Amino acid sequence: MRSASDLTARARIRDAALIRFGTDGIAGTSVRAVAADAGVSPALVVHHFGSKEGLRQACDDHVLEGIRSGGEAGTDALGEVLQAATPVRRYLARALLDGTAAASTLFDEIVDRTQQWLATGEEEGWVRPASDARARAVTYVSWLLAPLVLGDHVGRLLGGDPAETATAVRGARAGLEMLTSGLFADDRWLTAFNEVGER
Amino acid sequence: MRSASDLTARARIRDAALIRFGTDGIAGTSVRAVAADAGVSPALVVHHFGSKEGLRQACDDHVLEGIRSGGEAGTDALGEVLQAATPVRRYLARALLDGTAAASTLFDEIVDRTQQWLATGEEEGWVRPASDARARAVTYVSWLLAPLVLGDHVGRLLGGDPAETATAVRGARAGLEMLTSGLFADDRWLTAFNEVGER
DNA sequence: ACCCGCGCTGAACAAGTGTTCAATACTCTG
DNA sequence: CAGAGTATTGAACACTTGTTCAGCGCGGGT
Repeated sequence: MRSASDLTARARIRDAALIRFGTDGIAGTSVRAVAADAGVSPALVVHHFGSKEGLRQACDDHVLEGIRSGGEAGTDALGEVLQAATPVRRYLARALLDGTAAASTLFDEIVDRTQQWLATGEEEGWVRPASDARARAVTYVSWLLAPLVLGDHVGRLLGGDPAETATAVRGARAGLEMLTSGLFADDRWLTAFNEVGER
Repeated sequence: MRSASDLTARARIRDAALIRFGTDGIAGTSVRAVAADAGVSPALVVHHFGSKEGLRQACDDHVLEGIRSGGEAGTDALGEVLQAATPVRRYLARALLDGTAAASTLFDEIVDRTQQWLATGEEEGWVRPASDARARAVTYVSWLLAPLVLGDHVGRLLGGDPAETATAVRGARAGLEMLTSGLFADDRWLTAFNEVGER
């Protein structure tokens, strides 16, 4: 068998599904549509993946495998996610919102890795201490994931081509600036928040 | 006519649709489902809204109107969004991802208001200067919108009840800390980024 | 009293959905 | 070359989808 070579119809179907799922959502995508995109009959996709749900699982596995393949523990796990190809990004955003089990797992993993990464940075002195390390890791991850999920809007406002590297760089730099220098010059908002939060 | 009173079947349908659209996505929601939730016949929803698309538009309008009703220009426009009821939040997240025209408009408005707000803050000295004010506003908005879109995952990792105020507060405080004190203690990442970005 | 208009419904329609199945084309093993 | 096994298909099935339409009950205006 040649299942390893990966230019088979099975792979074509999976890739087509990934794009359509990411663009139109899972519920909004018909098996016939991905079959047409892959240039095969609808019957073949269910022959290979058992069902539409099986196809979605295969997409999940493919994306997760691709992300997990690079990146050892301790590194910034988000770089790989953000550098993933655009169809994958779109699919991931959908999966995250739809609450796919695989997406949840991925999110948890990224948070764990990031928290670890921030902890070592804290020890080595290049990350500031946090009052709530867990909450900070979660928030940080959701921040870096935000342009991924809201990519269309960010791209639209920052430049012509959405999901273009140049515009993504603009946003990334702005974010890094906020994360290094801070956004607010004094802690008026922080203290105000803490005062309100006491209940 | 009593269309103003707003406990009519029309309003019930709209509210049911808002919840289902937010939970299952627009494509994943059938007219029959929202009709059943509202306790009416499927024919009535199309009688009131013309079509499923019309129903979605009505949801858009309702959400936007609710958000826009409070909040003058110059204030932090995001507070209202984040304090919106959970069904509305879920719906907004979906609409943002689906690229609804209304959602795009809302996003643009929020960015504009925020940029203005940050500019006055910069003049008054409580916001640090930015190298790219537009990019900063866009990134800032997408950051504050992130917990909204990824609410389920954030909630799951930060506490028992997702979308519970207590857990949301935890995340918000962590975010505020990063925005005031910064996350990174030196600019190693920023300079590294700038070096790479020169091409 | 009439009946017009409005909210509302049940039944139906055509189109599209995921999935099944028998049958064909293909490819490698013996 | 024969044959087993896989890839692939067209047609069909049962079902759900959004939408249409004739008709019901009922309140208020003339």
